[in-house]
Amino acid sequence: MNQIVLEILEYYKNNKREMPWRQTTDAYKIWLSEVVLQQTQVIQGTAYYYKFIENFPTVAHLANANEELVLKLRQGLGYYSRARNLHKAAKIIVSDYKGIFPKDYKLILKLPGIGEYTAAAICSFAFNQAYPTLDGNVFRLISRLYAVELPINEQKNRSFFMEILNNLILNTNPRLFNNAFMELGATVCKSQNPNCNICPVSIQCMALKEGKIKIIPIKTNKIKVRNRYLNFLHITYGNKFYITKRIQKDIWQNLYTLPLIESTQGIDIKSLILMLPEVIKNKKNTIDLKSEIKHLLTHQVIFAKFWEIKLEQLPDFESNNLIEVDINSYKNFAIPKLIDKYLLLL
DNA sequence: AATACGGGGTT
DNA sequence: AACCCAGTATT
Repeated sequence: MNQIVLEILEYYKNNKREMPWRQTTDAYKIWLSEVVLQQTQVIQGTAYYYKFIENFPTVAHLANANEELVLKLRQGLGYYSRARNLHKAAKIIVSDYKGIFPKDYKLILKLPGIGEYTAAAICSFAFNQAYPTLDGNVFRLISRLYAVELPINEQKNRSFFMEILNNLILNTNPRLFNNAFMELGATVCKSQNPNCNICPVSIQCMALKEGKIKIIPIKTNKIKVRNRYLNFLHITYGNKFYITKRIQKDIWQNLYTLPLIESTQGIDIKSLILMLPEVIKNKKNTIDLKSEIKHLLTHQVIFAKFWEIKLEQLPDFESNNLIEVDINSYKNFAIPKLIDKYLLLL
């Protein structure tokens, strides 16, 4: 076995963090943990992992659940399509595999929401198969160890890293190997301020030797961020207010929000009144700007204004797909963090 | 190949 | 403000 691998495995044995999903080889639970942890730090995902295994102890429980509940349990974590894909995959596992998680990499990879990383994670952690988990941590670790200056975000370079890993993982315990490599990347070979002084393979690290720790890994793409101006209508009638399900292909698909008017810039109350639907353009209604919240997403900066509209009489909302709720009942619906922030102010 | 998809954390 | 996180699906 490669000396680098030996050192990393040894370091892991002595320094690993305890994590709940490391206590099990149940493919279903491994899968839940991986879906929760995609693009998410362990500290942020852990509570959601517990929520999912408690509400859905088996894949059949998940398959039989209402999608609304699956989304609700993911509320606040983001990437809500992952909850929908998780639910879809559970149904497939029950219908096509009799509720028994498939063991074959290619079959696992076909399931919605499972890509190359997650399929490898399930194969190795649950079944101890030799599929390297090439996540952000491992990309960074390998590129530094071997001073690889290929952009890690370009698909065509993936095979270069996989070839290295497929050789390193030979004759090791795959479960241990993947845990050890990801752990070292997450805790020592960090993106910023890596802890090279305590790194078990700093002597072998080419990037360190060549003074390239700060420039490796290389990433080429710059993400584009756009501004959006969202006007949320907090329409009240007595102690009731109204929410609506977002069905369009956009952020927060299938979650519930206050009814919303998007504008091309931030607008004042006069402009808002002009944009209001006829049913609430009653002069007896009072309208006030209650809150402004700037909400940051990866690709969007949302400038949200929350307008309270107090209705004097109950209009006919039948055709507007509005759902009447109160300060308690809205909590049964999955709502985005931004809306939750506002409603918690009430 | 490039972009969208949430939200939180660090520097 | 820039970058990253146990990435995947869509365009």
